[in-house]
Amino acid sequence: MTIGEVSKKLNIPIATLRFYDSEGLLLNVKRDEAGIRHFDEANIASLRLIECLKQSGMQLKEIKEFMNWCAMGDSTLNLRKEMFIKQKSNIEAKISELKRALSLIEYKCWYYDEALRDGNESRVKNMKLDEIPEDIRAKYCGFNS
Amino acid sequence: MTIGEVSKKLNIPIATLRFYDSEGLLLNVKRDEAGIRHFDEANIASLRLIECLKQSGMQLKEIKEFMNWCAMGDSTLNLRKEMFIKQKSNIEAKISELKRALSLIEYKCWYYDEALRDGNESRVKNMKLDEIPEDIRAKYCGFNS
DNA sequence: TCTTGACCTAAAGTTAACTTTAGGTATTAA
DNA sequence: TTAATACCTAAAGTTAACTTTAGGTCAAGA
Repeated sequence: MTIGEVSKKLNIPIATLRFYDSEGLLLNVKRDEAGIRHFDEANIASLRLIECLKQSGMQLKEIKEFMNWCAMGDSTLNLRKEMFIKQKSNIEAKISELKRALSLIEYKCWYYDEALRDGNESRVKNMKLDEIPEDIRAKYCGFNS
Repeated sequence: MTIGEVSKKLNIPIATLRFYDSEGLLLNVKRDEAGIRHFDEANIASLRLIECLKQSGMQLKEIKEFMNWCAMGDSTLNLRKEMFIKQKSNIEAKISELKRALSLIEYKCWYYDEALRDGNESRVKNMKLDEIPEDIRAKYCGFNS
């Protein structure tokens, strides 16, 4: 596949693909006589993995280090495994942080619902904890502690 | 509370607190005669909210816009409610993307576990889909599609 | 033939969200 | 009295991850 085809398929800008290649995030991208890149299935799989690792908060330089380990062969299997184990717990932590954030947002949704019903904030703003419906209070307290 | 106390309590660098204040993310931070900031409970609540919104992917300029709405009173209640509703779905989307990423990472953990057991990648690398245990295959395919 | 489109490189520019620096005031501890 | 602390401002610097620019090659269609 050419760079334009990959760009369309994975929805990644061409400039970004070149940038990743130049940064060493892609192993073994073949070139023809004219110097034009031809991506194979392994390159596509790498790109999907890169997207996923990036999305889970990993930096490009760490991803590059991982790619270097891949190029070094079996002696780095353990390093690579450890990396994924660590990344797994990073993602799990991120998910639970987001769930906590979601609680507060849901409380805020309820808050503005009430305020809009009243036309102003005063009642809901001055509400005591025990006046707040139990399910909403749980969200709010879960966040504040 | 002084800026140093807030910094310790919320674990946010002093310079960052000053930066947020100067950017207009904090409403009504009081100053004494000497020009020293004194944060009240409402400021602390704003900071907690800022952390949460940031963490869920919102930019500082959007957060600032929200703070401006707050300062404008009841006429912006609806805008604020809509913002939280949108942010709620942003977080939900983020969580499901992370779950998808987690699937691939878990597949990779399994992959390197197998490879390490063998001492090399060849067997697991050449495995056909139907040779992969069903639970692992589900993770892998869920990602690739 | 000419121009349009897909590819290439090297290098400079951009953006967000801080972070650091340089220089200053005011209070407290020895 | 001096020296350490905690605060202040304005402005410059940093970092990651792109993105844009400028200039060039090559093949196909009108």
